[in-house]
Amino acid sequence: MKQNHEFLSHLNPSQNLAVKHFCGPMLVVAGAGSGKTRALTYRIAHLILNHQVNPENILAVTFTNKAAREMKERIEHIFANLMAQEKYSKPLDLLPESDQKQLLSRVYKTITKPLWIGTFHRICVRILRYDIDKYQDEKKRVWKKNFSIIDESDAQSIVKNIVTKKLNLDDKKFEPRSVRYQISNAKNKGLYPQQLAAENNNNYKGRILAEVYEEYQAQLAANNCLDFDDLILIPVRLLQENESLLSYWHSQFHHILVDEYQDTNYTQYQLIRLLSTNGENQKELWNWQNRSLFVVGDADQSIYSFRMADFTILLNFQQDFGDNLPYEDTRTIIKLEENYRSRENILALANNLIKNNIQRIEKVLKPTKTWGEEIYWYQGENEEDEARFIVNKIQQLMRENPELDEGSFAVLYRINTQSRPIEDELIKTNTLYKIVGGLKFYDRKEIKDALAYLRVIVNPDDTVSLLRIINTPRRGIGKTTINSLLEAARELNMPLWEIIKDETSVNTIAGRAAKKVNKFAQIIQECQEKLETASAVDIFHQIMDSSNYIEDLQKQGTDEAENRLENINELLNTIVLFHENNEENSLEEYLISISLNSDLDNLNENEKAVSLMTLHSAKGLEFKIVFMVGLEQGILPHYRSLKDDFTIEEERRLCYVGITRAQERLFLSHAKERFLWGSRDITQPSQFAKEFPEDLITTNGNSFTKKTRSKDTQTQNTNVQVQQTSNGSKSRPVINETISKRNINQTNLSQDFAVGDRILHKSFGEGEITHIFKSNKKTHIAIKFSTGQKIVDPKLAPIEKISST
DNA sequence: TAACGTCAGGTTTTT
DNA sequence: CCTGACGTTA
Repeated sequence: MKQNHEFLSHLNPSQNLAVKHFCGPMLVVAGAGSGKTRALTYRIAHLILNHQVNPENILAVTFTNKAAREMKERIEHIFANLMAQEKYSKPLDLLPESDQKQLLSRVYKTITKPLWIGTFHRICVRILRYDIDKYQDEKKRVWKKNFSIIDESDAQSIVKNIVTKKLNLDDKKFEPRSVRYQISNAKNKGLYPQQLAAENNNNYKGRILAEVYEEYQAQLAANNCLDFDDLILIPVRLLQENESLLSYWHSQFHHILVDEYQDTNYTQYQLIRLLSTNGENQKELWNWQNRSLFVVGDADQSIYSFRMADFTILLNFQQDFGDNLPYEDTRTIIKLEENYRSRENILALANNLIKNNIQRIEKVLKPTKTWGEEIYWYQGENEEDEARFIVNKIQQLMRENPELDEGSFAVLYRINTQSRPIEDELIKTNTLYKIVGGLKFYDRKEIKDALAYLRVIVNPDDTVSLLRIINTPRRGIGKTTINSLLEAARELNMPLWEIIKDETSVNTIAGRAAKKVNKFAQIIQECQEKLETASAVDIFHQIMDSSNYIEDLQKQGTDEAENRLENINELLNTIVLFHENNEENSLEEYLISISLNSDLDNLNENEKAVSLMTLHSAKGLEFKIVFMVGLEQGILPHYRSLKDDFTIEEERRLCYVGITRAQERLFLSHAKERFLWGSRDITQPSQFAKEFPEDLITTNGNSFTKKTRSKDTQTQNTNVQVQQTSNGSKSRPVINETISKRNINQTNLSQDFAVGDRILHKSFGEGEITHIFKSNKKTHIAIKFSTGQKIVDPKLAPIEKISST
């Protein structure tokens, strides 16, 4: 295509400066609604079109899949439009549909497909799919390319199991939830278990945390699984430890763009830094020739510090990468302050709120739209009254304004449980609505079961999933059978599947259930054989059928079973959809995709439905009319954030994010009393309400106009510390395996066999005895043949000893 | 061995 | 309010 600068004429001066930035570092401080996506997409187009940058050398990292998709689409349109002009001298949307499609698909092939656009997690998975086999962790653990990704609830149950079963600890003192959280935080900071202990001064609690972390990691490795944090952390370590890989990926990405830079955590920052600088620490030695690092963010919209996002990374960009000159002289910062989204009064409210934060880059949103209709503060009697007000108002506005439909409205809240009364009211009045997030489709039993089947097919080392389905539906593989299989697996230090898939071993160990175990192994293997050739849809059909999962539910005939079947069907729909939208439609890719996709990604803005979601989910979105509900002390700000200024500031940013979602109108509300967490309580209006200038707001209540004693609620320092005291637990871990192993090895058991003996098997050939199992009833031996490991019964197996050690 | 009932405990935000 | 853990029963 020809060079073209004309399309840049849609930009304001600051945007233009940002887009035309070519090499070196650049921070774009982009306020809400200031057109940062436009700056990003135009810049990418400009790099490709006018600087002849190869799309595959551009890396653009976003925070959500939705943002990534949006960027791709917008880039696609920029190019398709330019091509339409060049080829037909017409804008794209005036062309016949077939021509449009053809142009778009050409752009897809040549531009957007080779571009690296995605979330940190998505990009990292891609890197890991190439290189994870070159990684070895500090304990020499390795992962394979068919790894599976576990979700948060899986992670928590693993931790819980370690705390209560393996280490025999009191789960009151070591709440699995909190332990998991701390492990996650440690990983996000790039810490190893010992470093986590050190961070806790190596006290009892710290040592236990480290121990759980260590065991957790061992189990993930044993199952060939990764959690979300690993997806970032492992690439970082890989790049730190492997110079040639680092230089490979460094030279892959010439131009790196990061969206929502304020949301990056330490490991994500390290990843970006490594890729940009090739691991060179001295700033003077960085080579920016034909390279750039372009980050866009807004410290005022940093709302993920609970997930270790650290907006000081953004605040430090100037020292880190930039020219470190004061703002008047710097050539590495551009501010986008013009707001194209909201009415002037809405922006005034937002500005007045956020200026109360100390930690920020000074920035004022400047309106391009005029003053709008009043911002209304509704004081409800209780949460039902609040809900009624909202829904009535929605109905009324739709009646009065035919250009509005349900899709014009969003109801935003701090916590998911707040959706309930509003949902009830919407149902009562037959108003179309959708809830984003909160509902946990993938947490349902039947969905977890179905996915466990798929995971085992792809990654049979995933013992957690394997155990989940081995007897679901009931196929007569009981606890005793499973335990003896597990015991053997543990003894041989191999995944359970390795035992299960081997008929001989199963026949030896499982006794009467052997036939059933073999049958089970067979249905899994039949699917595995098709992995290369069949699509995810085909394999799903086959396994749901051959496992009798569907049939079992159908037989039950209850309403609940009926419901489960529906959900399975819905899952099938997601697979079909995936199949339609992706060229790469293997089962592996499907599993990765659902692990990394969220509810938010399915949000269709054009759908005619009121959107209900949390303030967190709303970031990056905009609506004509926004209701922010439950502005009460304890909800917004959340009671767990009342403890210090830092967290209060984050709550204030959350409130700011909510306000700045609104284009035309904003409604704020609170209820005088609310049923929450099992009891009905009197509430206080949010402290943030006192920061709203009165003249910007109209209200039905008195809570607002009365300037209540503003100090006393703020200075109360609730000393509710979540930390556990770290003393008193007497339990110490007993490592049973090593003890029993030692016993076995010392006792010279059964007949003449001993570990290390070489034997000859009638059908498997020569092998070496690696283990001897002895239970009170039976003795088994494990033999390593050239074809693999097998467990046999020495009394029955056709073996003879060749030599002993 | 499974299914059922009772009880207590824990409820922020999510890639 | 929901979930999960645990004990009882068939």
